[in-house]
Amino acid sequence: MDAKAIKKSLESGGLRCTPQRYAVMAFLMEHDIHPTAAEIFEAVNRADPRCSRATAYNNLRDLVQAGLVREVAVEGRAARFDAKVMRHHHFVCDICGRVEDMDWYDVPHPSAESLGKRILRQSELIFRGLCAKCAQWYASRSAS
Amino acid sequence: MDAKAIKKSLESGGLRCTPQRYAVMAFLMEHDIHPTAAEIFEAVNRADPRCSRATAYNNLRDLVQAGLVREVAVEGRAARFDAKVMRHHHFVCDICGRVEDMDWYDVPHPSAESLGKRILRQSELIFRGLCAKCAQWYASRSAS
DNA sequence: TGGAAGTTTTAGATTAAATCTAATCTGACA
DNA sequence: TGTCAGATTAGATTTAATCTAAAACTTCCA
Ligand SMILES: [Mn+2]
Ligand SMILES: [Mn+2]
Ligand SMILES: [Zn+2]
Ligand SMILES: [Zn+2]
Repeated sequence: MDAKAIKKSLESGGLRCTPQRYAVMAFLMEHDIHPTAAEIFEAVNRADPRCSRATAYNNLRDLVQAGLVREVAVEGRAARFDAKVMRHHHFVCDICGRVEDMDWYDVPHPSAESLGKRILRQSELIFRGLCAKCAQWYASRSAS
Repeated sequence: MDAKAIKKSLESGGLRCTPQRYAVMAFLMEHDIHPTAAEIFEAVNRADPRCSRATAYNNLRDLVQAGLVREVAVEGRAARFDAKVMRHHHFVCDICGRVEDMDWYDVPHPSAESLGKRILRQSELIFRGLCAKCAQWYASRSAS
């Protein structure tokens, strides 16, 4: 992963590049697993423990505000995060809860009538069903 | 709201119609505000306090499992609930966070290639932007 | 009726996620 | 070098959700 690129993206968001902030951003850019704040906190401290819980949460909040990271809307206790690299949709597994990236494609807008006076900024598509792993497991299970 | 209909829908989900369960389901069917569990708990106890916190949560869990209620996936601390009356999409306001219902329409599926071995059950569309109220407020504010 | 077996509710304790607090540290810049 | 806004920190606090074990209902058959 290109350290310069991460540094640049932080600065483009008006954020200083601190070791803790860098570690959080780098972890998110290197993984597409949509980790929770607790997972990020643990991961960035595993190698070298210099990031407190409060800082992990503060930095995630700042990164989301700066538009560099998004909070993925899925049900469940803990929020999940995602570096905004390319536009994409999400697939959530009914069984294991895993959140996977899906190729992005344009979604038809709601009708002007249904939209009313609302101002549309973004449409997000969430697919649900069985991930490849769970689909296989489920099929083999039903066969027995 | 038709008490018979509520009772029937509970029974269709294999759930006994208890006063507490009925109150939770009725509240959800009578409101499209996507309340949190805490709001539901408070509301059903306002008139006549007979439902404990644990029961409110238990019943919401049972109703979701029975497919009569869905948990709406939005960011934020507390889960929000929605009686499954008709298919619809959701609009989430960037400013006030309100979750509003939007007319349902069919969403194009992902390509077979992108779907891979996954099994698709449902596609959910979430719009984001400004609700009518906040759009108006925002416009008048910028004008000044 | 009576009473066993299953289901539901309950108050309060517990856990988990996120935020707050107030003290301390850091580093860019004058 | 000194300043100071911004960043970090440990630990306390708040909030949402779940757990526990006892009590209260239902059901259903003797
Ligand atoms: Mn993603
Ligand atoms: Mn709805
Ligand atoms: Zn899965
Ligand atoms: Zn609004």
